Amino acid sequence: MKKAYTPKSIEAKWQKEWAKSGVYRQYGRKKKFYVLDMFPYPSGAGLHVGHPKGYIATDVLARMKQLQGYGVLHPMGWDAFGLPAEQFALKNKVHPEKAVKENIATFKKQLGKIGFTYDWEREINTTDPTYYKWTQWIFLQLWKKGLAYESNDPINWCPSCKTGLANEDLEQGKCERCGSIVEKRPLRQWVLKMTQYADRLLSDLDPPAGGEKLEWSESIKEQQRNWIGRSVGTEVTFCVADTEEEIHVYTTRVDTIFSCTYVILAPEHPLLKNLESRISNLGEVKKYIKKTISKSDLERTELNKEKTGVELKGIFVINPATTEKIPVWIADFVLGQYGTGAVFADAHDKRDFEMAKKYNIPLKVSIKPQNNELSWEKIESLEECFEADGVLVNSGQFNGLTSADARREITAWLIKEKLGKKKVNYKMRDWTFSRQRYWGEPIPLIHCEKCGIVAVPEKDLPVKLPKVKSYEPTGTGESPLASIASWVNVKCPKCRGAAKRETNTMPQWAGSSWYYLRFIDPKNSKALVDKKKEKKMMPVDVYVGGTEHATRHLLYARFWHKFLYDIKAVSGKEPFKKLVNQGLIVATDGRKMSKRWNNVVNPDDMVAQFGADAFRIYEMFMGPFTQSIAWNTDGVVGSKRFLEKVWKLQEKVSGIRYQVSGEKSIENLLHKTIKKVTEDIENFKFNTAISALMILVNALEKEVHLSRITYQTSLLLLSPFAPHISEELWHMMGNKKSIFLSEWPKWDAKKIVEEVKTVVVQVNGKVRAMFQIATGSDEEAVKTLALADAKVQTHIAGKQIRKVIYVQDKILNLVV
RNA sequence: GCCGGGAUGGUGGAAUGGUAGACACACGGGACUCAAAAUCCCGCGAUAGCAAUAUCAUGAGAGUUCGAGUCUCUCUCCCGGCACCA
Repeated sequence: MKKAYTPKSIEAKWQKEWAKSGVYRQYGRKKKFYVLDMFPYPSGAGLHVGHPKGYIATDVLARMKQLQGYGVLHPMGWDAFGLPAEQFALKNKVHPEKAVKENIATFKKQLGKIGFTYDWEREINTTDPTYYKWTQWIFLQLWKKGLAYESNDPINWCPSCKTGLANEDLEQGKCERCGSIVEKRPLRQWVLKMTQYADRLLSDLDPPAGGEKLEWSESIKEQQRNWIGRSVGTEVTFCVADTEEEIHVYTTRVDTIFSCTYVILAPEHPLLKNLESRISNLGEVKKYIKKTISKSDLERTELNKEKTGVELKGIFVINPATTEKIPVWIADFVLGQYGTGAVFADAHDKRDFEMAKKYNIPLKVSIKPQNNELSWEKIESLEECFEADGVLVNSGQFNGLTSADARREITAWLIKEKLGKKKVNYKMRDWTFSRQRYWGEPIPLIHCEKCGIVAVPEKDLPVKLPKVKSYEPTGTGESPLASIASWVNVKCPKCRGAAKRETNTMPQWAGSSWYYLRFIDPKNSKALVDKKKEKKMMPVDVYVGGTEHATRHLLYARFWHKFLYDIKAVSGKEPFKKLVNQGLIVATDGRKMSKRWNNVVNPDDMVAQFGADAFRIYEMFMGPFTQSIAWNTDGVVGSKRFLEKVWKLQEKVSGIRYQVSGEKSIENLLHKTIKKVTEDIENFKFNTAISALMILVNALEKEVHLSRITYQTSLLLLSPFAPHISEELWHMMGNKKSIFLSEWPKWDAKKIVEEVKTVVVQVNGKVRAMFQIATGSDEEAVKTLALADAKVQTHIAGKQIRKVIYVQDKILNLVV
């Protein structure tokens, strides 16, 4: 009696059985392997077929590693704080806590159908007070070390989300979440001193020889490098004529200093206040400042915008190189937050050049091109702006030096004259950490009139998020928590006097900046993580997720991890050893899957129609893992057919070790497949691993009988991809224990060697014949064979063989 | 503008400098069937040819090489990131 392949019943049965037996919890094993997915934010929309792609990949890897004898940690949890959860709740008129609970249930149900190895006993949720207790604890440690500070500087404010945002939360001047243009708004806020870690965040991407290399894609590393934006330059002092004041200017092009004819300050430069009394056109200047400061960064940095500025009449500074008195301007293209908020302007910078032309500010040149690619006449006559490195002219004692040499020499000279110093600058800013919204971790600080800012004692953590009637954002710069008097008013932990709680909450990224540690020790209420467990499991061996987190989550998590390393809470400097970024699955129409476009494919439907195993195989077979590919439901039938074939093969299994007629070739193919599949899974080349399995199965299908070992080995190779059918067939073969407690097959190098190889004969690089030859045949033997071939003869007839190239077991090329 | 990635049949894609198109989808033909589905077999880059076969063909153009999808240079287009950062 033949039993049909019925994925539905088989999958349900094994999912239940695996959960019951806890087959994945092999943490006692000596070798560990920690494979992690970027945990999802449980949105109301549920999963679409794009989400599981990464989860399936880690699952395949986790299953193979378990079979290879590792104790595998492969957990899952929920990143459930933050704006989207709150907005979903507001829109649907439910409390975020309830919405999150429901959404998690939906997600979990959907994931459950796909058959993952997740250890649900380690499930975590960033909104659980037992979890965010430790998020708050980390914040307190940062605060105690002076790495969290209160600031009143203008910050990015999203008028639609009604909250402050970090620089990382912007996308070309717009809110990453809702697309609104972000305003500048002065607001009291908490900021984390991420810039203090800038250098280490940069250098640990590529540690010097000996350091553990981060196996991340070059593109993600490059994005982080660009974001950190380290530059090495010189800070030059310009004395303000007739005063004690100094203007410090940062430049990477100190070689152009002799051509500096004016200095430009950012409109928010602090020195302006001190100089006010000396500015003769103060009204005009104030008007300009007012106009630019209210502008959003987007407007201010708009591309190709004409440069504007105002001269500070009556103010002059001394160019330290030329000792000339030069004018000072303010202009909105000079950014207050970068460098010193002041630049020296010269003819070798396009922006300065344009501005000078517009306002008739004098210019002069001091750099000459080294080769003649540009006309020196045009540069010298100020017709063209020359920005590149060259040779110095009109630069006194430094004439004749190359730009690179001059930067070194001039900086040395400025240092000697006490008019400058070497300076390293970063584009990255400190992390604006407070949000004026409800759905986040409360910042565990208390404001006391007498004692100032006081930390909530650790024993009182967590500071629980109170229930509140209205959690709508206020838009006043205060979070909705501020309106709950009973929560806000507390006693100062120090003096027991009246005090108020901090009402800002933490950003969405807080909880995800350390969650990988919690999975190691999810129930710990005494410490962030048990040190022994941490040392054993960290770092995460393989971390899989989308590229959109390159400069947000991945930067924040590295920053927190380094801090935790510094306070000796963790044992390593980097949290994620290997990072793999999956490509997006887009809809058939090429767009992102979204309710908005009505092009969402639900994995539940795919599982119902084809089974979880076929769905898993298809997602891995679609194309290269890191590449973005369009979904095509038609393609899933191929995976289903493949599994049907595997199912039918059981009828061919006999007790013979290797089937007689094809003994050698089947054994050879099997071992080649073991090698290919093992290596491909390790390298995330799942599509070619499955292709290899298909080739194997197609070959096995042609056999009359199959040995048990051949079939069982094939099932093992298939099991990471299609766990349910593999487990079912494994048991049908009479095995009592789970296939996942078995052992991953090893290939025998001797059995991969083929006795016969195909050698291609080319004449002048074109294929003319092919022979089967014994492996290792020498050139003479192959040449003799080739020359005897009729086809080859017609192509060399009447010509002389000038050269013969022979590649062992591969190719013979006759050049005539 | 800068940085990174890419372009191969009708489609998704494969290919340590060595037979381009593996594996699959779609399509066409056939077998089975009263019929259909499922399944199985055959074909499937283009052009010429009954065929054997020949020529062309990996975005465009050049180069290196006995031999290039793969290496080098120039260009076009697509995707992603950064961008008045001094």
